[in-house]
Amino acid sequence: MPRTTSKPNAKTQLLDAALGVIRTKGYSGTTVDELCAAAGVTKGAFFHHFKSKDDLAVAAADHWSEVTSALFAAAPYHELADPFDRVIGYLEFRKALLRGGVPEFTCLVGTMVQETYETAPPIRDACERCISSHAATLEADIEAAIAARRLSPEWTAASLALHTQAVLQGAFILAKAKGGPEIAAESVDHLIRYVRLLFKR
Amino acid sequence: MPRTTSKPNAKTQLLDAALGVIRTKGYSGTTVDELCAAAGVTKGAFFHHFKSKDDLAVAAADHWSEVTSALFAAAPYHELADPFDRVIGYLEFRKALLRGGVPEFTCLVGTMVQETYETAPPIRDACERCISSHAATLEADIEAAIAARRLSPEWTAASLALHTQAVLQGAFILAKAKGGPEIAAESVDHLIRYVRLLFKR
DNA sequence: GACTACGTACCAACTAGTTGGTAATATTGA
DNA sequence: TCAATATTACCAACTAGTTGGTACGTAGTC
Repeated sequence: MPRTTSKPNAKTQLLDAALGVIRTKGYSGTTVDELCAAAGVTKGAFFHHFKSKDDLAVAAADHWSEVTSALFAAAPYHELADPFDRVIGYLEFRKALLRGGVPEFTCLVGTMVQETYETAPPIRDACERCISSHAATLEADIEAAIAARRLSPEWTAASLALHTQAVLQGAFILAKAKGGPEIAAESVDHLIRYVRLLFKR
Repeated sequence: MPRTTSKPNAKTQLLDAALGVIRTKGYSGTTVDELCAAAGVTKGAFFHHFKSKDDLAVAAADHWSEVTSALFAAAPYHELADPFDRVIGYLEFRKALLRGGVPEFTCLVGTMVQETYETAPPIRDACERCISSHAATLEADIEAAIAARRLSPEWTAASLALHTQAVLQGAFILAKAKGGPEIAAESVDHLIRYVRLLFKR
């Protein structure tokens, strides 16, 4: 039987705590002591499970990948028959997630990669994997939508999928600067409008 | 006579150094000692001109505003007669700036606001001002383009101007994750395509 | 009785910020 | 005009607190 995702041991407590603390204070701005306090464990436990702070960051990115992919896998838009509807459904779902405080809807790996892309390649690569693998799930539906509508676009499904991630990441930055999700939702609206225009007729 | 922007004093040396160092290592990841070393001054000079590290961050955001607004004010797209052409010219100009190493074309305030939006309101506000004032310059051309083409769009010039900033900020994150400007350029291409579609006919 | 999973106590290095001083530059006053 | 004075700009050394990381002890378990 799988030994994961059960009994709240120190490791998963730390990983779950990291998602919230790092999204709130950034990676460099988060201390190991803060993570331990938020997780309710001691520093001995931290360095028993992770050999360094950077090691936890990589594990947190992977954990984020699992948490978010489970969230999206369970979302209702997958049940739509038309692949184009699934693409729009995905974007509407992303828009619906823009609720609550800013740290609650922003992206862990987008935050981390900003600070670590030059100084910590393993963290950068973990963030890149997370973003790209998530985009790949959308790319499949875009590809299917192109085929279903018999389009021959000058753009690729891969680039459009990554573009959606760029818009979302940028929307998070605006939300952080302006203190709320409203501006982010407007950017997602523009993105939805763009995708509809691309597939029009 | 103006005493600014001449003779390389410690203050401007520090502000110029901050643009590069913070974009490379993030704000929290940048130490005061590193800034001093990059600027070629001592810590005494630092705290003579800035009362804290956060104070420098605010000044750096304002400095960034001045540097970038001068860059865009001097760009050739302003000479185009048609406001729509100026909007496209702006986006093409942004795309052309995507050259060199990642720290060279990414945005200081986008990087800083990610880390400080919850912990340092003065820095967040300085970043917000920088982004919004830059977007406002584009908003004027968008508004004029709407009027010139007699459109009655369901979107506003302000939201489209901010959306362009979201796309660019998100494109920078992808560039950081993937280690180069190519993916960012593709996102700007999608944005240009979107704007053309909005103004079509 | 070995091994995993922690907790407690601790440290060396680093961090932002201070202190007390000096050189250069303005400002003043006769 | 020029010395006296004040102010600004800057430097080197220091400090109090923080940081990531370690050493070692212990409770439970197979």
